[in-house]
Formats: sequence, C-alpha cells, structure tokens
Amino acid sequence: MEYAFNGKEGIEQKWQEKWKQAHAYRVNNVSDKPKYYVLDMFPYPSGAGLHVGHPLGYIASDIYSRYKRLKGFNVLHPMGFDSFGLPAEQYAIETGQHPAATTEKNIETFKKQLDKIGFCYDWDREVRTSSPDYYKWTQWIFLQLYNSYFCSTLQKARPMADLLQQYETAGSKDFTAAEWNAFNEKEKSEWLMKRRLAYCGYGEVNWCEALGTVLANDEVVNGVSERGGHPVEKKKLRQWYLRITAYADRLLHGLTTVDFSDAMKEMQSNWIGKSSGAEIDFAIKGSDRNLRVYTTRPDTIFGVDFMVLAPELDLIQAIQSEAQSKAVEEYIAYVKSRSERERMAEKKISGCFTGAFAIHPFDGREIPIWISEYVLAGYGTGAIMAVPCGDERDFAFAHYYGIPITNIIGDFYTGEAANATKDAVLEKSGFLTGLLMRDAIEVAITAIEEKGIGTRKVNYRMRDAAFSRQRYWGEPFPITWKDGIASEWKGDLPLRLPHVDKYGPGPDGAGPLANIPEWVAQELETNTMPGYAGSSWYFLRYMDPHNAASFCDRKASDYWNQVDVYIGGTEHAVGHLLYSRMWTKILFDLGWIGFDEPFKKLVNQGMIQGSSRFVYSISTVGGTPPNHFQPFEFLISNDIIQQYASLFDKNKEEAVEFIKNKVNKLSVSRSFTADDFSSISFTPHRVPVEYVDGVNLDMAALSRFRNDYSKATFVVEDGGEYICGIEVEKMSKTKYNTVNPDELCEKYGADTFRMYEMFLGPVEQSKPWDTKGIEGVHRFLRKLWRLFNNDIKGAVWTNEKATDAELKILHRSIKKIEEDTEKFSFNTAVSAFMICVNELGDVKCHKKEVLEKMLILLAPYAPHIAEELWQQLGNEGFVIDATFPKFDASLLTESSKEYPISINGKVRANMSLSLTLTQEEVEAAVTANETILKWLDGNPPKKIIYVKNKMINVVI
RNA sequence: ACUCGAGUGGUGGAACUGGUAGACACGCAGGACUUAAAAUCCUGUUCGCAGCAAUGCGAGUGUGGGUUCAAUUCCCAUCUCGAGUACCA
Repeated sequence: MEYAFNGKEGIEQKWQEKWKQAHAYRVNNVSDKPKYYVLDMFPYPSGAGLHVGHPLGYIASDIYSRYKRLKGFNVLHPMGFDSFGLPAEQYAIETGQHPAATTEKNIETFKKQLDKIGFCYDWDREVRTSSPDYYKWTQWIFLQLYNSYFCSTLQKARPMADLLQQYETAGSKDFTAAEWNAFNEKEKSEWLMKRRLAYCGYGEVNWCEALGTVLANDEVVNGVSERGGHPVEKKKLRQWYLRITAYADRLLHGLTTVDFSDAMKEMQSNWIGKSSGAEIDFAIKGSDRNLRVYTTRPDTIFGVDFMVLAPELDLIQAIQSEAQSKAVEEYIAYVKSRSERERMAEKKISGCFTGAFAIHPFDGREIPIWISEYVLAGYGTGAIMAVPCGDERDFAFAHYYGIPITNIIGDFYTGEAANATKDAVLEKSGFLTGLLMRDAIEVAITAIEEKGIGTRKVNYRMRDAAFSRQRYWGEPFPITWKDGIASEWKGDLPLRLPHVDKYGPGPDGAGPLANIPEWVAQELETNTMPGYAGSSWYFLRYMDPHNAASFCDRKASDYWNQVDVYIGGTEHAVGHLLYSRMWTKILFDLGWIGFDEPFKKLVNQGMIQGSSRFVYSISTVGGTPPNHFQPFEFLISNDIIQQYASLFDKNKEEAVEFIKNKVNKLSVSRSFTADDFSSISFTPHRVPVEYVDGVNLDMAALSRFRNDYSKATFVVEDGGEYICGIEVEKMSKTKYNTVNPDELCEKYGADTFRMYEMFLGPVEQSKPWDTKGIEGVHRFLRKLWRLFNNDIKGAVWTNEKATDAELKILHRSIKKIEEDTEKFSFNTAVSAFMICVNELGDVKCHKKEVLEKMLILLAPYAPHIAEELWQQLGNEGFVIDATFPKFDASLLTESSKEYPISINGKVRANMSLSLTLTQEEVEAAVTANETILKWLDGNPPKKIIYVKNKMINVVI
C-alpha cells in the first residue's frame, strides 16, 4: 500500500470527513479533566484568502492543543472571525457589493482553506463579530462601560449609580450636593459624562479624509493610516472614547503577572509611557496668571534658562508683550499651516519669544518665555521649563536662538552637547548644591510642595482611545441623543445594523447611518464602533457561544478562566492586546468574570515574508529613473524590443559588460552600438514565484503568462539559464510572491505542509518563505509509512516484542519531543521525529509496540497519517483520544561510557567509566590512571572538571 | 536619534546552566538499482594545507579586545540587519 495522502481516495480527506461526522473535536464545558485554553488571534476575513504566512501560528496552536489533549487536558481551541471593519466597507464602496455578502463569502473561503490543513477547531463554537447574536453582547458590554466610572480610591470600575448617589448626597470637589441637585439635566449629563469609562467628548482626533473616519492612535503609522496608507490630520470632533488612561497603572502592573515576551511587555509599557515628576507653578512677571510646567527632573530647576509653551495654549494671548504680539501671531499661524506629516518629516527648530518672563521661585531670576512646536499641547501641561545643559532638545533650541546656558553639572557639561545624566553633583543650585542629582529629585519635590508652588505628578503618554468611526460596517452604538443629552437606547439589544445600499459619508463628517431617515428619526447615534470593539472580548464568547441570556455565563468563564496560551503576531501589541486587557479588567471589576488578565501566556509568531523574483528589461533610451531600487539605475524603456537580461548578483558595470558580450549575438531587430551602452539601463519587473525554480526562471512559462513576455528575448547566462533577482518583502498578491497553502496541501499533503512550516525555524522568528525544503519533510513521512506498509507486500508491522535498542530509540524520542513541544520548539521536535524514523529504519524495526507510541507522538504534528496508521494497527477510537506515552528514563541508562579525557581542554584519550560516578569518584579514577599520570609528569592536577555525561578535563 | 532583538557552512537552521560547533533538512558531488526516467538506498559535503589512504595539522560562530583550563554562549568596544517608538520634557 502506498502513502496516498491526497485526492478523493486519499487518507487526508477521508479522516477530515470522519472527524467531522464524529464531532471528534467537540469540547464540553463539563469535564473531570483539567482545562486548557489555547487561542489563536482570529483572522480578519479578507478577500485575498490565506497564504502560507497565515497558518504558521494556527499550526503551532493546533499542535499544542492536540498535544495537551493527549496529555489529559480538556482543551478549548476555537476559531472565529473578526468580520466587522474598514476593509470590507472599502471593498464594498469599490465593487458595490454589500459588506455582509462579501464577508460571508470570504469566511466560507477561509474555513474551507483552514479545514484542508486539518485543524482541530470546535467549529460549533465559531464566533463572528458581525453577527447580531454576537454584537448584541458587544453593545451590552459597551453599555457596561458607559454606565461605569473609575473610582480612584478603590482603583477599579464601579457603577455610575454609585457616583450619582455620591453626588446627590455629598457632592464632589467641583460642586456641593446642593449645587448638584440644582443642576439641570444637561449640566448633570455633562458632569456624568466626564467620568464614564466610555464617554463622548470633543477632542483632537486623527481624521483620515480618504477613509472618511477617525482612527485610534495605534491605527496611525507615521502620519498615515495603517490600512491603505492615506494621510491623517488632527481635527476637533465629537467622538466616543474609552477611558483607558484610567487603567494605565493597572495595565502596567498587570504585565508583571503574565507570561509575555520581554519585548512585548516593553512595547506595551512604552506605549503607556508612565513618567513621574512634578508640576511646578512659575509666577509671571506683571501678570496674575501662573505658568504651570511638567518636568521629570525637578532637580535641575536651577538650570532653567527659558520656558517653552506649546503654540496651542490659550495662556499665550494673556501674557505676550505688545512688542512681540505680531511675531507670536505669525508663528502660531505658521504652525497651524503645517500638517502633521510635514512636522514629522522635517524636524527643524522653530519658535518665538513671547516677550513675557517667568519668575524663578527659588532665586527670583527672570526667565524668558518662548513658544515652540517642539512642545506638545497634549502632554503634561503643554509647557516646559527648559534646561539646556541637561536636555538635548532644550540645548539645540538655546543654541539656535543664542540663549545663554547655565551649567549646573560642572564637568559633565562640555558646552558641546547636553548631558542628561543623573550622576552629577549639582552646582550653582541654591539649596540643592552639593547633592547628587538622583537624590536631589526628591528633595526638590518636597521643597516645591512645601512652598505650595507645585505637586508631585505622574503622567502617561497613552491617550484615551478614540472609539467611534464614521463608517457603516461596525456595531451601532445603543445610544440616543436628545437636545445634546446622550442616553441609553431603550429597545432590546441587539440594536441591529440597518441594511443600506450606499456607504457614502453622512453630512458634517457623520457616518453613513446619518443618511438613513428611520435611523435619524429615532435620534440614534450615527457613528459605529471601531474594529477593535468586537475583538476586545471574543475569547470570552467562545466559552459559552450560544448563550442568549448573557455574554458568557459566569460558570463557563470560571471553568475556562484565562486563556492559557494565546498565539498571534506582534502587530497587535499596543492595540488589540491593550484593549482586551482593559475590557477584561472592567468586566472583572463589575463582577461579571473572575479574572482580570485575559491571557496568561502570549506567543508571538513571526511573519512569513514573501520572496519576490525579478527579471530586468534592458533599455537603451533615456527616461525618468525611479530611484527606489538598488543596485542599478533604471530607465523606463520606450524601445519596442522587449529584452530581459539575467542580472542576478551583478553590479552595474558587470551588467553592462554582460549585455555587451551577449546582446549582439542575439537575433533582435537591431544591433546595439557602443553608443547604446553608454545610456543602457535595466528595469526590474516582478514575476510570479511559481515560474521560478529557486532563482532559475522558466522562460517558456513566463512567455505564456502575459502578452508582453510572449515577444520577449531573454539574455541568459552561459549555461543557458536565466537567473532572477531576489528581494524579501511582504507577502502580497500584487507582488506575485504569494504561495497558496491549498496547492501545497494538494501536492504534498496537509501533514507535510504542517510539519514543513514548523521545520522552517522557530515559530517566533520571521523568515521569507521558501518551498524548496519541503521534499525533505515529505520524504520523512513516506519513510514513516514504510515502517508500517510495504508498497508491494502490504502491512509489514508485527506484534513482536521490542528489543532494548529499539525501546531506547523510542524513549529518547519521547523525551525530546515532549520537551520540545512543551516549550514551543517545534522545529527541533520535527528534527527529532526524523532522527527517530531514520534510526528505526536502520534497525528495521516494524514492531507495533514501538510504532504505536510513535504515532501518538506524531499525532499533533501530522494528524492524518497518524490517524490512518493508528487505525491500521487495529486501534479503536481516534488517536487524539489516546494517552501520551510515558517516558521511561531507566531505558536510557548505560552502565559505562567512553569519556574523552582532556588536559587543559585538549582531548588526549578516551577512558571507560561508569555513568553513576560522582565528582569524587571521577577524581579518584583519574588520579589512579597511570597513563594520565604519565602525561602529568608527576605533577598533581590542579583541578579535575567532570561535566556530567560529557567529558573530563584535567587542569594543570 | 532612542530602546529592544539578531548576526553560525552554498541555504534554512541545531548546540542543556560556558563543556568535543555545524544536529536535522535542503542543495551539490559521486555511486547502486533501472533499457531509461521517477522513486528508493548508500557515500561525501565548514574552510585551508599535507597524504594513495585511514588520517593528521591549522583556522573557524560579523569585526577587534577581555575574563576562563574551556566562550556561538559572559564582559567591553565596533559594524551590519530586523522590530518598536519617534520631539512625551
């Protein structure tokens, strides 16, 4: 019998169907086994389908889930779709198809592709964020946030009702109870809005004109939108926000309780950006207003040489001098004229003196007040005290405008550049003189507080998250507006997204829902929620996916508890992961769930990049050179002859020489002259990777691919081959570098594909895809198959008793594979399988006793072949319900071993010694050995180092 | 610019807590079987030098130093690549 993995008769399809029919992967919420929750980051179902990069993490999690199940756990391993979001709507606008329809279609494609790889998902638990049964609860959770506030004394969320009661009976720091009760509805609603965890307010938002919506900070990269790369500008708009800043400290602290990579923790804590320091008030000369600045270095207060305000501050108008008012006005106008992108692209020093002076609180110096765009209005107080000797930016500014610099750190400051050290002893610093800077910080804050001119202050870089989108394809807010007062929608959830035929924006920057008369008539909120709303809690819904009475029954969430392993890419480091951590904390605070960190352990799989292949067209007539491609300078051809030269690894000179030697030998429509070569150039063109074997182009196939290649002449290497250029870049259809998993599954089988993806290298590592090595893994599976079956003779496995040697091979593999799987080192585990099968093949071991255990080890990695052979051995039930074999250490012990003996690290001989020796016994044996003593020339050894089970080194 | 992470054969990558670097696989070369091909199997494969040969000698984990009997692993400096942040006071 042959290893027939594919096709209708193939074992892979056969078992996939049987598993499905038998509901082999159904998971029950009631079990006497310990639970284990393995989660993938669910995909956004894009129209492009899967490429080989997507399944990497899914394969890893599938292997781990199956492994845990074999180890006796009740494993939850679900899958679903993040099906609300911008791209579906953009696609709808472009093609006129309804996003509901395209999303549905895309999901079907995704599921079909995923099923081919043989994952053990419990599809009965599938969730889709765009389904009303699901977003009903997204809306419900939103209302929980809307109806809660963050209590700063308890550091947790509490119902708004508690706050209201407090206001009514005791008032607050802003008003008395009596004042509160006298407020009208609108005033009350505004005060309450200031505390809600999901609140509506005016603020500067990232507005993307091309997409017609606002974006959260993490959706903006380098001043352009993450999706589509459209420019983003700041705009003041009414928006919904999540008060994530209230949770900053807990999000930071929570990081110490979870098992995330250090890099991930650092990314999150950098994003939160906690800094502690002080806010200090400076009096302003001739004004009754104060200037409040924020600094993390109050120890440098005697080094202040000027103050800088963000140009947006209102205070400027109040303090500027008559003489400077025109200059100030012009500068502010200039700043306003600059877009966010320009500001980022060219960071040049600019600013303007206001004519006003602040008074130093300790030495009474007059300090000039400047404005400059390098100070951000949104952070701290929007004003800083500038200490040029200690801060680079302040130094550059002072240098540029010729402001005199005070040195308070002695030799640490050279006059050439600022020095941000904390290790200097302060000079010329009044009562701080003589103190070490890091100690002076506390002393300064105390003095400031005692003097009543400032307070200790903690700041965060993180802003509240913009939570509304002016788009159609998202969850509607269950909120109505009347006379500018927001209130909860009175109907039963879900508030369904109405069907529309057009997705154009509504009036005045409102979303498409504003175009629907029935919607507007009900005074419903016309914004929708952002893509991350549904994905912030989906891991909870999997636990209890069909519950119509609750987002997730407390019993279910208590049972499944935290996600034990969460697998996904790093791209969600500061978005999704922070939001879902926040939502979990709120649901925990309100008592709906019993844990406040959603993910116990996070594994970040690397990205699989595409490896694009290039051909180069030759042109001898000038044009405009695109400058993005190295190492040649390319000109666009307007020559009619299409010639493509093999230029891999050649530099420009070599390439020209190559063409010179080759081109005139070809029968082309005209020959080249020396003149042509002076202006020769090459233009790269991506060609589909499937037409290239390694770097070798299949020229015939490419000629059939597109019309312009059919007339092409290929300038080839001496051997007749065309060598393509290579560049590693993102895998994408438009770059012709995608590799489809379906085709690989068809050609080699899902098992080969799964193992090969793992064999490529550590899951965490990013790497370009290369199909070349897949044969090796495939060969391994066929070798394994032949241990059971012979192509001609049929079954060859026997019931004979295994020898010690055979058991040793098996148990060494059990140990290695168990260890590797446990620590997600799947690539080395695959190697261990290969070694094991090679060794069993070498000793011609066909014994059931050994092979059966092998199959269980293999089942997580290559479930189809394992299942087939498992049944061939006559087993009842699926291999996934087997028990992971127990490693028997006693089988691996040896009574004695040849040890290399070295002197000062240099190996001299081997010596046979018992394995159970202790350090002392080894020393005795070595010093008693005459040969060794001879080497030592009678000198006693200084030290004898015995590295367990490896070697013995004698140091002299 | 700052903060992390990584640099190992022709290639992907192994190497426990410092302990015989290059496992496993690809590729390549040679061979067996075959009329032939495919498939399969065997041998070799870090580099240099010497030898008919088994083998021996030397170098070798980006570069330059250091600690150690012993360094891919630890320390210092430096270069290159990747990721994140980007005026956060």
